[in-house]
Amino acid sequence: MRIGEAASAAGLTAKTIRFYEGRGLLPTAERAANGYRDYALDTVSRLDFIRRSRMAGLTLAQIRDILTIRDAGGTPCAHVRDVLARQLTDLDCQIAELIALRATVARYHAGAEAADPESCDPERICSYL
Amino acid sequence: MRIGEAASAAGLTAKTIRFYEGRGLLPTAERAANGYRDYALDTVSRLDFIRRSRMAGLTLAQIRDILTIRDAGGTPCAHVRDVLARQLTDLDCQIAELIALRATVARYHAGAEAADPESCDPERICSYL
DNA sequence: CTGCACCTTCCCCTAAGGTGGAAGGTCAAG
DNA sequence: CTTGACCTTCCACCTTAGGGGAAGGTGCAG
Repeated sequence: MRIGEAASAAGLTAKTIRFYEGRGLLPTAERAANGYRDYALDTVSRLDFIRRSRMAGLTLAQIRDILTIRDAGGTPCAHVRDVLARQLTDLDCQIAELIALRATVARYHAGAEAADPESCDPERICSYL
Repeated sequence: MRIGEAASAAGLTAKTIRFYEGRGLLPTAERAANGYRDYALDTVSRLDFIRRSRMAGLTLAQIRDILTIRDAGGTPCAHVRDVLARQLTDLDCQIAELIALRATVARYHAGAEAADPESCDPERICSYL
């Protein structure tokens, strides 16, 4: 199948597939006589795997590492477990940071709601920040 | 004061101050006879304001807008209130997305923890994703 | 023959907030 | 006179995941 078919089968664009190839997520594609990339059917499931992994928030580099293990004949299970565990702690960290930031902003906002615009100190740029 | 002094007084680098000037967060600096930027004392409090606003998650463009209102002689209070309100809803949105993502990853991870590496399906790249 | 849809490579662009380095000017101390 | 610490401008680069579009090749239908 040609790149456009593979792309629409996987819900991506041809551009994205070439980009993934450049990033090492897809092996160098076979070429037809005219130079067009020629993909086997299982490329679509590989692209699906990439799409699912992206939705889990994995970076292309993390996905590439998993695929590399698979391509080398290994079972990436243990590695995937580690990646997912790290992803969980990363997410917890990001969520905690955002919640702390939200609290700060909420405090500023409450101050801004309560204050009288007339009492604005001309010496400060804005008393609420 | 020269740019290096202003930078260390505000806890920034000289590079960053020039960058802020380029982005319109600082007025075009006065120049000494030798061409060096020459800052008044209140520049430090302006830089402090920028730093505080950055810590509240405001973008440089948002901060620039607030400063522009102030520089035009206005009181940015009302605008700041709007910006903070929008920032709050943005943060809530981001937090909700991250929590949903975390749930997805947690599900995958639980599956990966429970599974037997030997039962790995060689046809799939990884059954956990 | 001409269109049209598809493919190829190549390079530039995006958002955000800076950082790094090159080439050169300025000034005080030793 | 030289060294070193400043300063100047300008240009390039970093992160991530692609998108836009040029210039040109391929293949089928009308």
